[in-house]
Order: sequence, then C-alpha cells, then structure tokens
Amino acid sequence: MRVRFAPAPTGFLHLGSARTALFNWLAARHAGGTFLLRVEDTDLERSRQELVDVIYEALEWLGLDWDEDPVRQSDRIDAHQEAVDRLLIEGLAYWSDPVPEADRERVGGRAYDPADRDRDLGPGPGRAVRFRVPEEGAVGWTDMIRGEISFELANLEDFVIRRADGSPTFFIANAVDDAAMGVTDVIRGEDLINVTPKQLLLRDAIGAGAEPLRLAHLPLIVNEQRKKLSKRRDDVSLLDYRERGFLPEAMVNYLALLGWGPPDGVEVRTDPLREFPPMFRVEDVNDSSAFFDQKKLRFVNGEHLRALGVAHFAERARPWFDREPWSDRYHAETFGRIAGEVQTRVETLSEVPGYVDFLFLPEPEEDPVAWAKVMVPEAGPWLDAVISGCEAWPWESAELYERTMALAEASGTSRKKFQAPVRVALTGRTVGPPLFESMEILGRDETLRRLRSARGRLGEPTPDGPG
RNA sequence: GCCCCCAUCGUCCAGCGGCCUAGGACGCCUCCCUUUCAAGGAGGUAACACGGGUUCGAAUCCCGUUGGGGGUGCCA
Repeated sequence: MRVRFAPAPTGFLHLGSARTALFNWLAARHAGGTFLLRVEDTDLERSRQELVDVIYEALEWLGLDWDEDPVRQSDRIDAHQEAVDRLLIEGLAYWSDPVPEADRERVGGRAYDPADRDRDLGPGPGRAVRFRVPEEGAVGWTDMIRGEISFELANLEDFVIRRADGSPTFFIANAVDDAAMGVTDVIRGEDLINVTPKQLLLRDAIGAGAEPLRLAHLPLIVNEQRKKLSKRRDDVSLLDYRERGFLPEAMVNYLALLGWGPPDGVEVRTDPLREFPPMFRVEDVNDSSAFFDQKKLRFVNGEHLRALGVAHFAERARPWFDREPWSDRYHAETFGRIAGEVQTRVETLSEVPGYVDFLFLPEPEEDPVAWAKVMVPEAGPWLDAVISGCEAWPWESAELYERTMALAEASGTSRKKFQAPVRVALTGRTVGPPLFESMEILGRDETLRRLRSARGRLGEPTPDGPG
C-alpha cells in the first residue's frame, strides 16, 4: 500500500493539509505501507526552495516522517508533456481555442467550443489542449469514507490538460505522477471530490487504470461559521500554533480527533504517533465536516503539558522566556523550583513567563485593577502583621503558610481575603502560583522589601484599637 | 443556475435494525478540595432537522423536503 501527501508550497502548511498528511501517514503506518511526499510546485512561483522547506519543517515538527525521496512535480514536466502528446496522438485529447466572453452564449456558456473536438486543429497561439470527455456514461468509485459516488459524464466538460503557455495542468500531472509513483490509495480533502472523475478518466486514458485506485475523501475542517477554514480570517497555519505555545504531540492528537476518534474512546494520548497507527482505519473516518475548536485544542495541549515531567516541561518552556524583554534575567534553577506549580496552570507554553515574571523582574509588574481591588484600608494592619512576621519566621514555605494563616485567623477575615494584598504586593496580580512557595523563592529580603513598599503606598499604619 | 457531498448534545467523537429511558470528551453550571488561580474529585445542562415509507421493531435502511457545505479556472 502506497499513499502520498501532495501539498502545493504556499508558504505555510494549512491545518487541513496537516490533517490530511497525518491521516495518510496513519494509514500507511497502520498497514505497514509507504508514505510518500510529492511537492506540487507546477507553478514556477511555487517552486521556490524556501516555500518548499516550510512543508518539510512543518511535517518534521509534527513528527510525520516520509519514506522515499520527495518528488518535485516541477521535475516531472517531461513526463506530463509526454502523456499529453500521447493523448493527442491517440485522439483522446485535442487542441482548442478559447472563446471570448462575449461569444460564450453561442457555445452554451462555455469557455471553449465543443466543435473544436472535430476540427483537428494543431498547436497555435492561445490554443490549449483539452481532454475529450466521453459524451455518455458515468464515472464513479466506491469512496472508502463515503461509499458510492458517481458523476454523469454529460455534466463534465472537456477540461484543459495543457495550457496555452504549454504548461501541463494539475489534472494530468496528478494522474501521471500517481501512476508513476505507484500510489494505491489516495486520501485527501473532500474539496477534491469533483476533480476525481477527471483524474480517473485520465488515469484510464494513460493506461494506468489496471489497478483500481482506492479513494478516500476526508471531511473538511471548518470554522465557527461552518465554512472551509480560510487563510484570511482563520488561524490556518500549522506552524503558527507552534509559535503560540502548542506542542506538536498535542496538535497531532487533536487533529486526529477531527473526523476520527480512537475506538476505545480515550481521546488524549501521550504518544499519539505511536498509539494511533495500530487502531487507525480510514474506513472509520467520519464523513461530515468538523469544527476546529480552539478550546478543545487548548485542553488537549494542557493535558500534554501536564503529562510532561517537570524538568521536561521547564525545558520546553525555555524558548518562551527568550522572547521576553527581561529574558536576560531568567534563571533556570529559579524557574525549576516553581515549574511544577506553573505546569498545572497553563494550557500553552506562551502563558508560562507571565506566571512567574515577578520572580525575575526587579519590581513586580503591577495590575492596577488588582491593586484597587485588594488594597482596601483593612489591608494595612494585615500587611503590617505579615511584615513583622517575615522578619522572624523560618524561611520555608510550609512554615510561612502556617504562620500567615494563623495571622489570618487572628485578623478575623477569611484566609482568601487576607492573602490577597500580600499576593498583589509580591507579584502584582491576584492570581499566580502558590504564594508561600513564591515567597520562599523570592527570599526574605526581597519579600520584605516588596511588602514594605506596598505598605508604604497603601497609607499610614492605623493605630491599634477602634478609632 | 448546474454538479457533488453532508445532516446525533453549543462543539468533537460513539452508535452500523432490538442492548438507546441515545454513550464518552470539550465547553458551560453546581458542589467538594483549597493561600489566589489552576489541577483533581463528585454531580448537572444539552442532541437523533422534518415528512413519508420498509419492518414485529428505526438514530440506525429507502425516498422526499429543508438546511449546511464544497466545486463549478487555461489554480492546486
């Protein structure tokens, strides 16, 4: 069994393409088959190396390895031309002139004149080669996902296989290359269903139809409006997700859940690339479109993040610190002390620095809303109590916890309210990693400095007793 | 317009004629845990588009309607 992933180099790998690549890869690995790569760079614009490299980079990031040297369609033009010539000689294709917009009514609204079929024209300026579609009958196939699909030939126009500029089109290139590469199973997006009759016809015409091709058309991935993901309004570039802090294993895991699900119902897998192949069958793929749900993706990513060992998590988060303006202050050992606590609180790696920046910054980045909310007048005495406590307490998180909570009890307020001003004074925010671990890491001196600073800005200490 | 595909909770996946008073997951809500926020635990909310058949029996099969999507290029 040989499958192929055949993207056009557009400068980014589309999420839908990534899913197609994944399903082809899964099918191949399941069957012990061969996963091939063909770069469809027929257009010269698209054959720029850097555009092609993006595809390799994206596949490598996901961990989808291919088996033979990638085929560059641009290297195969001679074979495509030869096929077109042969079809011309055999009378299965013919030269055709374009019909100007104004005259289209005369030819049934088409862009070409069907009468050209019998004119026996030769090459000429502006003249393209069209495939002679039989007038009667139907082309169909049994789709591995959708079952019987069939098209009346009467509805199919004679399509171009060589443009006026001499270049072969996608239809012929595809048919010729699939045959040459020995492709046995084609797994691609549903948007290609309607070109399938053309490719089947050509496959037959070039004499490659002996072994019937097995076809599977995957449901489209859609946005909240149920439309095909568009480059313009949706986040469709796979590699952008890497930049946003998603793990490749989470992307693979989530993408596999779009149109398919593991038969045992366990959706999140620590190692989807190893666990899915044995259970993946194209026949089981769903046939209706799937919404790309960022929320669920985030959940899946969070699960993968939490499944990482703490050290590994810290390592993976490292690049995100490098992007911070204060990256030179980052200290791996310091982060390592709190990484485990951060790990359960983030869903993407990009959120990590924001959780612990106060440990590295000379001054915590203060959230004015948080300050206004917790620095109420009663907070003065609370801070005073914590400050004097901190001057003497043993500097260890469990101790700090016990003693601060004892002060909270004594204050008559809730623990929650009591800790809030302390947290804001130290971290600048109302939410963050556990407070006492943070204090321990910050150290006695820095903790006191920040508490005093906040206390100073809160206002004068209030004298004891009712005023 | 024409061609093709699709139709189960808001979303993703189960269900392939009786096991369905329709199951799981995300989300959302409630509670527990709790130094914040998470994580974790326990609950809850919520769906077979509609109409005809077929059948003893239909979410499951057939037909139609409606709705959605894709394609209609000398792009791929």
